[in-house]
Amino acid sequence: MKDPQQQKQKQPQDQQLLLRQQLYQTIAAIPMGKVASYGQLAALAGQVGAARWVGWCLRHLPKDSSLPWHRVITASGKLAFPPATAGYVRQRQKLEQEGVRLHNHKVDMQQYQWRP
DNA sequence: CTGTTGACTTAGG
DNA sequence: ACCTAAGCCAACA
Repeated sequence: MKDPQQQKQKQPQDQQLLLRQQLYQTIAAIPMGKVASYGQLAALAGQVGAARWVGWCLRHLPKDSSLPWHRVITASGKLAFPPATAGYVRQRQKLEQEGVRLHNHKVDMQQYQWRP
């Protein structure tokens, strides 16, 4: 017996949830002292070109999440937050705590970018 | 269903 | 090096 309605109802939600989980897993895999770009993580999670989606996920991340969100920066080596904002300060502090130094609001990607 | 939004990216000027 | 425009994707009104 075929129940198309049942089968196509449960698919999409599970798929989206799985994609988020995979993204979180990828972010959690970033080693300490290294950073990754949004687009890079999107590609590793199987969503090429979905850099903005990664940003959306991080923005909607639980406050008490243990994910190393601070290791996620833009492809140009700058933090996604504008300088002089709370988020910027928090992220910069966590990065420097791990040994990632910022030079004039930028990170040396050639040195710190994570290469799996 | 169409339009907007955003912790992005790339290509030109 | 900085700014702009267009492309990109998922979520939301």
